[in-house]
Amino acid sequence: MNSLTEENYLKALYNIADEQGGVSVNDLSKALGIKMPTANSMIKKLAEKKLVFYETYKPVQLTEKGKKEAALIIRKHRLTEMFLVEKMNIGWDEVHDIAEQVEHIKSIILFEKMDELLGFPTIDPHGSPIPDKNGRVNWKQYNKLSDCKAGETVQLGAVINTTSEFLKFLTARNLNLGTKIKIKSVETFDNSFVVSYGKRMAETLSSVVCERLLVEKL
Amino acid sequence: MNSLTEENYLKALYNIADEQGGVSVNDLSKALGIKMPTANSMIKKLAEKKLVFYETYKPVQLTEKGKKEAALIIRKHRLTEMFLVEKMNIGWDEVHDIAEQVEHIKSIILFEKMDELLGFPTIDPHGSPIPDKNGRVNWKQYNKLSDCKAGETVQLGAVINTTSEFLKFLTARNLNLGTKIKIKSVETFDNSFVVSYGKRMAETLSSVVCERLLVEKL
DNA sequence: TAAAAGAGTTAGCCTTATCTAACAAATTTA
DNA sequence: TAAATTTGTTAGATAAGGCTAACTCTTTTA
Repeated sequence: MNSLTEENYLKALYNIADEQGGVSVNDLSKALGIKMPTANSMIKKLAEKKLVFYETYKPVQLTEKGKKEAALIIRKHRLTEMFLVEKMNIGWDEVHDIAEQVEHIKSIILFEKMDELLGFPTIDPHGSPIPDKNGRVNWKQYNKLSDCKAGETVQLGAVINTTSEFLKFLTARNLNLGTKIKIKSVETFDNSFVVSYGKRMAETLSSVVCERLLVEKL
Repeated sequence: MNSLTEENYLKALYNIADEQGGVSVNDLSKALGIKMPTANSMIKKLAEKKLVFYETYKPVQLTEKGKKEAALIIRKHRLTEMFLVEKMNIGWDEVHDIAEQVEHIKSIILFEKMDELLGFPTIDPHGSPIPDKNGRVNWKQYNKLSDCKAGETVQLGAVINTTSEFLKFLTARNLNLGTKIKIKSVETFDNSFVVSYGKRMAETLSSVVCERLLVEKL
């Protein structure tokens, strides 16, 4: 059994891995808000437990075992977020911090019931995929809005940065998952997008915002 | 802010206090499954934080502050149990271990939503009272079934021992909160009760069981 | 390509919450 | 009431997870 701390390391390693699945000690320590030596010693511990593969001075990589355990924690996190939004009417900008705590609860039945009551959802309230019971994920291939062109019509599928501030920003502008967005123009000097959706005819979204919106082309 | 460990000490002190509100170090350590010196040193820490009143060689007593904090943790525990039973269809014999973990979650909104969705309940699935937001409890005065006499008709209001085994025992015999029980006779040699309720005409309950059933005389 | 900057490591210390061993006080019992 | 038992305390050790200081390795940059 892994400790709460170990679970948080696994989750961070899973979430911030690059394409090769590697994470630098520096990035890991920043993500967890701890100092590098602390991360370094925990990595060694995880390596002994065969949860990560590690050679000094090289990026850390989760093993298959580590990946699965991380995915199952993320499964609990995302099921919880969905449950809080759908069944308890808590705002999508408020559920993250609660799920961060609930994800560590040891109980098979609790999460099975959530899954069942939600009708076996495949995405969470932010559009992120919920790993299955074996820790497998199938991630729909989205494009960043920032990579789309003027004239295209797209549908918001997921958001990347799920901080409360960003979600409140979207909510305030009526931008929800599923919203169909028409790209009216792209300002070349700052890459901001002018879009229309719903009743809004000309809303400007900065490039920072567009990089965090994942869309499907229609 | 108290640590998870401190919260468990407060809860135990609240739950096992005698009529004078005192708890021996020995009983506390047994209740928490730790050794006496460990309990002893934590008591000193709690005393420094003004959560308990403590003089060496005397029973530990929660201060008003300690009592309130304990009651608020118990409030979260009992709201959770009720939510799991009522809204998630989890059995009353399975909710304790989950609530034991959920009670430590830091979130005002989560427990407010539970309270609201449940319609502001005053008792948990085992009949124990749910303290209010200020930590105040009003405990209906029940009698133990074992203190009742033959011929009386009573209604099951709460159960004392909430271990999963005991609850399964009751469920298997169709004994639920609210069940009206008629006491047919009491065997003097072992204080077992012969009772009838529902469709059951002559069920024998041992004195151990009767001491754990809290009833209201009708 | 050598120096500077950044990333990673090692050593040693701290705090929390636990333990055992040994001793002291209080209570029970003969 | 004196001895035995139980309860409570003190001292010192340990493991987990964190830190700082100092050093080393790698990468970037002038």
